[in-house]
Amino acid sequence: MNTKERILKGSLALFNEEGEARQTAVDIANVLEMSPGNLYYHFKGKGAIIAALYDEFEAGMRALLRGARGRITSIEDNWLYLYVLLEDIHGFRFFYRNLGEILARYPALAVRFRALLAEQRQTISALLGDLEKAGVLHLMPRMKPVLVQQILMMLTFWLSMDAVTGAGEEEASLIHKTVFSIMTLVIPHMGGAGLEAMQAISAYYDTVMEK
Amino acid sequence: MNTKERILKGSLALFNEEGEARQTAVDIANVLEMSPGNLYYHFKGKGAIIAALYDEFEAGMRALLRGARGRITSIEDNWLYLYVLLEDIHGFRFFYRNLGEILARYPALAVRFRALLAEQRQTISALLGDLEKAGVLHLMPRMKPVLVQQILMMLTFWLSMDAVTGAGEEEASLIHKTVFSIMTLVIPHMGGAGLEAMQAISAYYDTVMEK
DNA sequence: GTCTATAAATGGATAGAC
DNA sequence: GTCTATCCATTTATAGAC
Repeated sequence: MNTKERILKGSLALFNEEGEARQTAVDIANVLEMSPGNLYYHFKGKGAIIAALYDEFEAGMRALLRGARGRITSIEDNWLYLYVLLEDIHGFRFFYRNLGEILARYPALAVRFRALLAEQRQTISALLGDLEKAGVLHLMPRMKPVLVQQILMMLTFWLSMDAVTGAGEEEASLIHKTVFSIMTLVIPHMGGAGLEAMQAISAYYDTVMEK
Repeated sequence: MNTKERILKGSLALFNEEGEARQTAVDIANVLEMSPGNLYYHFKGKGAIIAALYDEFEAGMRALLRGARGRITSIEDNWLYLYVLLEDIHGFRFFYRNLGEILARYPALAVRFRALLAEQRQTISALLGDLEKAGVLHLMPRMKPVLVQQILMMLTFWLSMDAVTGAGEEEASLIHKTVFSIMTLVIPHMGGAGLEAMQAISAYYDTVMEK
C-alpha cells in the first residue's frame, strides 16, 4: 500500500472515530507515524484529504444508486437494498455527522453533494413507483414527494441523530433500527401487504435485536 | 438595553445569519461596534455566549412543552402547536444547523440537550396518546415508538436538511412545508379522519404556498 | 465599562537537508 | 519520499490606560 492510500485509509478511520472537526493535519500525521511535512507532500492539507475521501464515497454511492434501477421489485428487495445503502453511508459517517459544517467549509463539495442528493431522490422515487406499479403501494395524490423527502431525510440524518442522542450504538444494531424506521415510513401506505411486511420485519427485527 | 443583552442579541443574529462555526469573538465585537476587550469583559468568550443563548432556548422550549400537556386534543390543535414549536426552533437555527459540532465542543450542553430531547420525546408520545384516546389515531402494536422517533428526528433536523440542500428557503414557507411533512407522518395511521385532515391541510397548504 | 495594545496558543504551510 | 525546523496566519485571551 503506498503512502497516499495509507493517508486516506488512516484519515478515514481517524475522522470516523474521533470526529473530523477536531483533527488537524498534524494529528493525522501523528496517527500515521509520519511527519507533517510528508503529509503535506502528498496532500495539500486536510481539505484535499477530505475531497479525496468524498470522491471515493460519491463513486460508491452512485454505483449503488445506478445498480438499483429496475432490479428491486419486492418489499424484501427494498428492505435488503436499504441495508446496503446504510452500510455504505456508515463507512463515511464522519462526513454525515458533520454535514453542514463540512459543506460550508468546502463549497465545491456542497455542489456535488446536492447533485448526489438529487440522484438519491430520483432513485427513491423510482423505487416507490415500482412498488406502486406492482400494486403493493397506494399513495394518495400529494403524498409521494413528501414521502420521498421523509425517506431522504432519514437517510441523510440517521447518523447525526445517533450522534446527538449520544447513544453511540453499535453499527449493526443502529442500521437495523434505521432500516426498520425507514420501512415504517412506507408500510402505512401499503394496506394489507403492509401489515404482512410489518409482521415479517418485526419478527426478523426481534431475532436480530436479541442477539 | 444593557451591554450583556446587546451581545446576546447581536450574537444570535450573527450566528443565525452567518453560521456559528465561522464567527470569532472578534467578529462578534465588530458587528456590535465594540472592542474585543469589552466583549471579554462581559463573557469569557464565544463558549460563554453560546451557553447563555442555549439557556434562553431551553427555557422557552421547556415552557412550550409543558404548556402542551392535556390542552391539545384535536388534529387542528396539533397542527397549530407544531407551528409554534417550529418557530421557536427557527429562532435558534444556528444551533440546530450545527448540532453535532456544537454539542461535541461543549459537552455540558450535550448533556442538557439530551435531556431536552427526552422531554420532547415524552411530549410527542403523550400527544399521540391523546389522539389515540380520542379515537382518531390507530397505531399498530410496535408503531408508536418508531413514529415518535420519526417525528423527533424531523423536528431536530429539518433546518439541517434545508441548509444542506441549499434551498435557503424563506422562513414561513419552510415552516409550512415542515409542518405538512410532519403531519404526513401521522396521517396514514388515522384512517378516515386522516383522509379528511389530509385534504384540509392540503387545501390550506395550497393557499399559503400560492401567496 | 470600555478601549488599545499585545501576549499566548493553535493550526496551516513551506524550505531545505537527507 | 521523508524528516526537521521554522514561519505565517488566525484566534483567544489578558493587562493596563482612560
